[in-house]
Amino acid sequence: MKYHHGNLKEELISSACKICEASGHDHMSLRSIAKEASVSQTAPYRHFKTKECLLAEVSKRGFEELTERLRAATSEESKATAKDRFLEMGLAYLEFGLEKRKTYDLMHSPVIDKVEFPELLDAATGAFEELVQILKELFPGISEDLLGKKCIKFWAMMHGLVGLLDMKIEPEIDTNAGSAMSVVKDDFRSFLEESLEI
Amino acid sequence: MKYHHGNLKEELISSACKICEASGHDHMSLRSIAKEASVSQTAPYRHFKTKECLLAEVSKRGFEELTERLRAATSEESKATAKDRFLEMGLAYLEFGLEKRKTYDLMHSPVIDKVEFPELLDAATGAFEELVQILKELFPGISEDLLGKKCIKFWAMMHGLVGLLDMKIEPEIDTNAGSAMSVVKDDFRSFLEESLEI
DNA sequence: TAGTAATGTTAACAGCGTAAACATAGTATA
DNA sequence: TATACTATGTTTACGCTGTTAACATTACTA
Repeated sequence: MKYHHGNLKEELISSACKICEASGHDHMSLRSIAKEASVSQTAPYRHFKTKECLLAEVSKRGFEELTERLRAATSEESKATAKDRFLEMGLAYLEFGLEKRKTYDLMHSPVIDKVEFPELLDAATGAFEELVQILKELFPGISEDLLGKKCIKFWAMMHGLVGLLDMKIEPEIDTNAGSAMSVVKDDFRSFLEESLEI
Repeated sequence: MKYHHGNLKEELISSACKICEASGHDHMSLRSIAKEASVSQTAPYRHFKTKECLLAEVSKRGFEELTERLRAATSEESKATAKDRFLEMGLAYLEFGLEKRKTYDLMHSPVIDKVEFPELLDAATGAFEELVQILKELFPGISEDLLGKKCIKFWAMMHGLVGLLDMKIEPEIDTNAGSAMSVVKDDFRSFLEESLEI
């Protein structure tokens, strides 16, 4: 039984990521994480000034994974057209949001003030930058104004969709194909395509 | 000093609404609310089975206010065109989201499982229904399929915008008019108008 | 008027984030 | 190599939290 753990900080973070995604960040306690690492309940304080700092790290990793996924989706190696890669990116964003829903919630939760965590802000901006790049490619010579607008429209659309897609609020509409939400899910590609034209 | 308060439930709710909007729902404790009502710390349990039930009530009132605002914005008394009233509704949604940001967060927070609170679900669906109505008016004879899609696109756009508008994530783009986000704010009307055409 | 339901209080519990004081291990310097 | 210093761990303790159980008071109803 060695006194020093050796890799505690990293283990705490990855435990936190796991618990956060499994139960949501508000069901995550420092003490339970410490226990999982077989360490005293105050040991985390040698590596994180507050619980919020650990959560910020979890959030940062979320944005990093999102960035990676977006980058992979728009990778030029696929030799698809810019538009196709853009659509892939939309799909990747949505998939991340639905697959890692609880982490996604933390990433956009007001419990962490991004201004206080510059590295987190950078990670978040990095994800956004992936969108900027593909749109620049898709609309060569586009004005910065219009580019900015397109970015925000697309981002808002994706972010809004993730928020709605597993919510229970739905318009009371009968469609042949089921609920309005499932229509969007099934028809996601054309949905995205149309959003491009704004 | 009377033993029975007389109107405790109502006072607890309105206190909770105030605290929630002032400090965010995760900085709201049952004990502080009870103290504000000059009542013992367990008194709330005669009216709410758990804290979550009180929060659900706060959330429900949020949706009710949102519904009212949307209804007022699309009121036919204004004699404006359906399109103008639709645009007013978009503005009203955005205003609510930015003005009552912390309440808006609670309304969309996963801490309250809407499935467990049917009345909350109804309130939320009610707000959505306002959108359905104006879109039906705006696109008479529209198919239910398309209507559903338009609803979701608009809702996602608005919900996404609220989420982004006071976030610090922004594309690193220089525009004459400032950040991309402020461009959208200033140009909100045309932004909304374009979203209609999807 | 008696009995019961509704609504309040008090006391107690375990879990939480966090700070202070102390212990141990690794590292740099004399 | 001996010594100081720093990093990283533990123990203990504090006040706050949501919640339950047992009890007190008031209001309502037969």
